[in-house]
Amino acid sequence: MARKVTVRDVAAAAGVSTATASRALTNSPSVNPEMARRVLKASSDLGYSANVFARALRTQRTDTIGMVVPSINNDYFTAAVEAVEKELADSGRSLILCDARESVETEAQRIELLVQRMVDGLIVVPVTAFDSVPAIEQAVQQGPVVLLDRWADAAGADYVGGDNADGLRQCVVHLREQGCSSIVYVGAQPRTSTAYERHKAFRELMEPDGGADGPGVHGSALLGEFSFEWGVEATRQLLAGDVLPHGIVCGADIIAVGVLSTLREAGVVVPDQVKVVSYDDSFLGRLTMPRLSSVRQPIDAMAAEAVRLLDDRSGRTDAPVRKSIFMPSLVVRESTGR
Amino acid sequence: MARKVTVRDVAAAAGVSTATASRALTNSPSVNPEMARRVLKASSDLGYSANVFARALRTQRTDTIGMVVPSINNDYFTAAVEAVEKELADSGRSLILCDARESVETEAQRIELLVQRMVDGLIVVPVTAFDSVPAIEQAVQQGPVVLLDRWADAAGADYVGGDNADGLRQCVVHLREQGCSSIVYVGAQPRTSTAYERHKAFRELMEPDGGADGPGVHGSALLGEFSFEWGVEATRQLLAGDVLPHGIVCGADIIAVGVLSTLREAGVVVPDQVKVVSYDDSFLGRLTMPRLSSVRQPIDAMAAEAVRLLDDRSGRTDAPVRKSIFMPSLVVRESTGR
DNA sequence: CTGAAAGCGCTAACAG
DNA sequence: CTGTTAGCGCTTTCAG
Repeated sequence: MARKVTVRDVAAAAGVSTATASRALTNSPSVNPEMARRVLKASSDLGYSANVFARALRTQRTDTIGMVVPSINNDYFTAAVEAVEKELADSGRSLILCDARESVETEAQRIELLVQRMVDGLIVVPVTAFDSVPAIEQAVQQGPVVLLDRWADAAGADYVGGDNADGLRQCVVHLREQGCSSIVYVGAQPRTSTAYERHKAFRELMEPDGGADGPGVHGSALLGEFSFEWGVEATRQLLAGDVLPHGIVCGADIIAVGVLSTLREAGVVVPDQVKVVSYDDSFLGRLTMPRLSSVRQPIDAMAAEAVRLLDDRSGRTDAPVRKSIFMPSLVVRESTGR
Repeated sequence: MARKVTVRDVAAAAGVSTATASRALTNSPSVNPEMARRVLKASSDLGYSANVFARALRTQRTDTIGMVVPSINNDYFTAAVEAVEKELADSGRSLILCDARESVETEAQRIELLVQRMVDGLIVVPVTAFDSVPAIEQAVQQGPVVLLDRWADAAGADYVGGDNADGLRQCVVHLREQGCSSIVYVGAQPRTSTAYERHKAFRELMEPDGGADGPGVHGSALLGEFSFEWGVEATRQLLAGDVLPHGIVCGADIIAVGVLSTLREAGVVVPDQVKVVSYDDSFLGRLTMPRLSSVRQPIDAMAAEAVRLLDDRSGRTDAPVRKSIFMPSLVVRESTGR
């Protein structure tokens, strides 16, 4: 898959040197407008387009950024991808997308691959908060890296994320306003920063004095995976108990879908008997019956910010490390009463 | 994001010429085993990895293939992506993935982008059967192209897809076996080959003698989009009619989810009153209540075949154009009773 | 089997 | 403002 026309051809057709042709083609400031016009004409006549590899080899830039997400089968991540892609397209750049398949090993390989391809920067949604660190830190040595949505303790990487504590607070406040006096959290093991922060926020909200940590004092939490199956399993555990809680806060929509489906199977009516609220505001949550109340993060703005941080850092390598936190908002739908 | 170590460094460290180093690194047949060993050692000591761009510039190959899908927010397509990606990883190659955002214009841009990046081949799931053709034909000029799942009338492109007529036949046969004597098809306008073929198959199945085409003879069909909203809308139209059909065949799971949700809202019990079957066997269909009976295509095998066709063609440019059709199978779940 | 040297296509010095 | 020239890092003739 190759392009035949080269700068030399364009230069010849325009009757100038390759240097002038190149300058005209890259909108270099100092070039006679008339020459420039001729070159551009020749270029489009011949259907010229610069060889990406020759240019990259020379300039050490690729006008491409790389992105690695934990799973491409996840609404929330693909929304982030689309937002980043749009942002880049607006500045004439493109994206190489990689899927880590929820595996730290694959993630490391993909990061390595993108670094080899000399992407101008890397946006990573890390698979885990800890095991993903080595690969990320290695990438940081080579160029700017921004962590998106999930944080990892990798030195030198900027971060753009949502305020999980606030999002969870909104869930709990909303449920209480709806009259829920007992609330259970169904989330994921704290292997990602988001799972950790949401769970922590829930615990803290359940012990308002911030004091005693004795059993029964804080609201109970069930921790598993970010998956439909875990939502099902956790709900079965709740159903097996003496009484159901008035409200359930889920760590992600995919879990909530499992919860809703299992509650319905058991004949429990949502939101009348139990109210369910969740996190992500994904496509999925709008397909359920009842539709899910869910915390929405401003993913487009977050994506734009991630690209901006990348650009800042490729300017000055020594820029201080930054965290940029966005406030989420709860979108209320039928699953919490209306 | 650059690598510092070059072949020259490796050659120096191993005490050989760059030519020998290069040969050893690329497993060239004619190179003294002892030299080779020294080079490989030096290479790993220095943490060498070849500059992708210099190599591509020289060899005109990138060990990368490009893939363009209509939407990254679609289970079925992301399953195809994962399958292709796995297949490539097995042969040490990688994938650049692009999202056409359901737009023919974006699709054309992305195809152009990938061609410029000199991918060794292109796998495209076209946005439409007709408007996508020019961009694809242009790509065919530059290198091997395989259409996956959806066909488009682009000269020179190979095709790997499922047998939609057979899949639809399985749906209809199954519904009839379940006692449905009236069946409606809810699908998409024939802008993609899959929508076209499924609708056509349905029509032909409803007129068993293949003869008269008068109104009322063939089963009725509602055509809209591949979307949740269209499933909702079509179902409202059905509910507004005198009687509901015994069975509904949907053109895709996403439509079926809209259908199921609207039927439930109206108090119609699936599968007791109406049976619903669909196409794609996506993740989505396993989350509904009742779970969807759906036609499953062997996407992994199809992906592997797509890569194989690509490789065949990059061997001999004049290879005859091929279509490779895979048989689907219906996965029966609760939405058609059991 | 190995080395010297050419050059993939491009842009950036450096002269003019 | 324009042209000449060097070279990014790699592979591959072409000689030896």
